[in-house]
Parts: sequence; C-alpha cells; structure tokens
Amino acid sequence: MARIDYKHHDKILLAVDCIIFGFDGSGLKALLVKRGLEPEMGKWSLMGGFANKEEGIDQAAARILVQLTGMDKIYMEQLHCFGDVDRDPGGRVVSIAYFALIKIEESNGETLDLHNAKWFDLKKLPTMIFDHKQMVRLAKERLQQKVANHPIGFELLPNKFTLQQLQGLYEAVYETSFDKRNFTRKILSLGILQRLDEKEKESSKKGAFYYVFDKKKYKQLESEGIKMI
Amino acid sequence: MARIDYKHHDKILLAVDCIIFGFDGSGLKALLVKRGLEPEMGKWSLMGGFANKEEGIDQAAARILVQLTGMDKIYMEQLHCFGDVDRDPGGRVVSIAYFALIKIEESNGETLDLHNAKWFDLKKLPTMIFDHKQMVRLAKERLQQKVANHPIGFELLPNKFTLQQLQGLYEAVYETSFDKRNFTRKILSLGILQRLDEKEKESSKKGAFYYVFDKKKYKQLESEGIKMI
DNA sequence: GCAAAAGTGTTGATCCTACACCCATGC
DNA sequence: GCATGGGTGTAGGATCAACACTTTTGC
Repeated sequence: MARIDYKHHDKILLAVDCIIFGFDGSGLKALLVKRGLEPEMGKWSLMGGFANKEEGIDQAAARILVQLTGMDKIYMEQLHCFGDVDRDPGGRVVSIAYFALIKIEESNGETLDLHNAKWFDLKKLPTMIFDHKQMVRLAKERLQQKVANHPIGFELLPNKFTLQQLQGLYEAVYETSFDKRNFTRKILSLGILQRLDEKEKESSKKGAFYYVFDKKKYKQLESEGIKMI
Repeated sequence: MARIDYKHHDKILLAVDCIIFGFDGSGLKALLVKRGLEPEMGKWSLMGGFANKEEGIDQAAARILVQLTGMDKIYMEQLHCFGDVDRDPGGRVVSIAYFALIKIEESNGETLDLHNAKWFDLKKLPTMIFDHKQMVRLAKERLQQKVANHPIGFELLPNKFTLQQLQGLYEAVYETSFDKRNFTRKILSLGILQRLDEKEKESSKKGAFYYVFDKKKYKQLESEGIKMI
C-alpha cells in the first residue's frame, strides 16, 4: 500500500454549535442568539463559533459556552457532528453540536444581552438558520434518553429544590405528567436525594422540603447507569 | 456585534474512522487494518480516511466502508467526534468515528486482503494507533445500548438464522448468558421474527428452525423503540 | 438405543400503576 | 375555619427470573 502524506488532503472549517437547555419551572427552554455575521445575519441561531487549530473541540465548545453565559463548569456533552455539504450556504463548514444544561438563574444577564440571547420554550421555537432546528430536535431526544438513566436533570435545577420542582422538570422533559405519589416514591427510593431541614414557603402555606442531589451517594451506587425514571 | 467573515478561521483536516463489527458465532469481532501511511505505518488501526471537501461526512464514511469491505448498504451510524489537539502525532486531525455492523460471510475477501484487514475478537484486541482503542470501547458501549432497543442485531447475522445463533449474538454483545427459555419467549413475543419451514441441520440431529427478521412487522410496531432485551 | 441439541411451562418475587385522603399552615 | 398545596399507602396486574424434562433424529 502506498505511502500517503496528510498534506494532500482537504482542510475544512470546523464549527461548534451549542444547544443550551434551561428550565424555569414551566417548561424546557433553549437559549438562542441573534446571529452576528453573514450569511443569515440577524436570524435566530444556536450559539456557535469556529474551532481553532490550537484547541481541542471540547475546549472550543466550553469556550463558546463561557462566552455566552459567563458560566464555567457547566454540564456539556457532545451530541453529533453535522457535515452535509450544503448545510451552510456560506461555505463548507462541518459543525459539531454540543448540548449543555444550565441553571437559568445562575447565568450572566450581561453576557446574554451582549449576544442578543433569548430563552425560547422548546414548543415555540422560532425559525432558525441552517440545520439548527434539527440539532435542537436531536438534542431533545438525547436529553430524554440520558435523563432516564443518569442524574443530569439536577443540572437544570437550583442546588436545592423541592420534589415538586423536580417532578415538574421530568414532566417538561418528557412532555407528560406523572403521578405524584409514584414519582416521589421512586425518586426517593434511589437514595440519591438528601432532604434538608429547610422548607420552601413561597408557593404554599405548609411549605415543601428542599432536597439536594447527593453526588457522593450516587457515585457509590453508579454501577454504570441507575434507572432514574 | 461585528460582521465576521468565515475566511479568517482555521481549516482543519477531517478524518473518518470506522469501527466495523462482525459476529462469527463465537464472539463479537472488530475489523482492523494495517495502517498504510506514516506516522505509525504498519500498526493496527481502524479503517479510516480523510473527508473530502465535496462530500458529506456520512458519504465519506460510506465510501471508506465500501473501499474496505466491498459491501454497499451496510448498517452504519455516527458514533462520536474525536478532536483532542494531540490525538494524531502526524498533525491536527479531527476524526469522526462511525460504527458499522456487517455480516461477515458477505464481505469481500479480496478487498479485505488488499488492506491487510483482519478480524479481532473484541476481548483480544491488539495495540492500536492513536485513540482508536477508545473509539472501539465507546462503539461497544453504544452497540450495547442500541441493541437493547432497536432491532439492529440482525445486521450481524445471516438473513436466516436460528434462535440459538440469535441468542449467541446477544450473549456476545452483552458478555453474559441468558436462559434459553426466557430468551426464546421474549424474542418471539415481540412478533418481529418469522419462522421458516426450513431447518438448519449442521449442528444437531434434530435440526433447528430458521427465522428471518420481519422488517414490515417491526415498522408497524415501531412507536419509537421496542424493548428488545 | 444412545448421544446431542431443540423445544417447551410454571411458579414466586418483584415492579409498576392506578387511585384518595389527611396534614400543616397562613390568611 | 377554610383554602392551598404537601405529604403519604395499598391492592391488583404485569413482568421477570429461576428452574428441568421431553422430543427428534443420526449414528
């Protein structure tokens, strides 16, 4: 077999696009920005950017997430690589999509405004550029699969949350509703929630206990994939 | 926000690497080739190649699979994009890994020989270049997840197969063993197998019925994901 | 007739689902 | 004292796991 050199092959623009999910108590949201460059400037778009030669693609995604949200260490995972020849009318660009889960209340309003970012309910998404709608759809499917077996839903909630908030989140992710008693029993039986002595008193007279996700206990149990739901 | 042009961004070499699985009745196998270019020429490697500007990445993967196996229309799905800066000592190359399932007996021996390809038992893999071992590990995990909910195991078996072969395949994928009665009952209760009148008489006096996967029935049932196992 | 693999049912345990009432509190 | 959301238990059905013997046939 012939000896071949890397030099004779095509180099291609590599982009990273981020599907950023948030939950505000009423529904799953995606964070979109107004695109700041041609083509399609001014249209709604996922937050994205180009990968540089000197950085890994995960670093590129993390960099872009910090740019927009001002937040470090947010949950992020690679989704899929989109590489149709004509996906971007501006040129041949292969895009690696990442999805991220953030706690809405911790994001930085200033950096969001800087990029003209806005939260959209997943069920009321605007028209988006290129194949970004397909990216969001795929990300939502992946989120559903993942949430069923991994404790990542907590990334979308405040550090302390009530069972009702947690149930609301699962209902939003799966677009369905669960029986309160069954849900409570199942989620508590996993043994990964720790109840605080503190109560949330905003939304009821009686008050609902706050819980926190107990990462240590989860790590102990994690024989690759606990059934969350 | 400033108007930016694509031209000012880095272009990067894009490779495609294929994890090709096969099943020969005794264990899950992966198809490796002797690498034909520097660096690491002569070492064991996944079959790969560079993506061209004029083709989509899925097309690139399909092209590379045909090159090696001589087979068209084989089951293939994107796995993950590997983009660490130093993953390839020969230069900055981002690789998109695909995994494929083939029926070993249908592959073309000549094209395999041409690339010095060899089947390796997944439990006895040789040293491989770059991050290819990691790719195989991830592919195996994904295969396990996918096989549990989708009827793709049949891609690894001849068109007609016995229940014993099918069970052997599932046992190989999950590296465990199942109870014959429970397995038979569950798989037949799905209603996606059709029994032929023909028997396989090689491996027993009595003979075992051949079955075929009934794609039509599956499509009817497919309300997104039937539980296979 | 015997060796070798094929084929087939039952039972107990577990898990899942459906369902409704009392509790604590602020007003 | 009443309105509001918080918290809790049970029973029936479905599913899963464990288990062993009979059948067929080529030799």
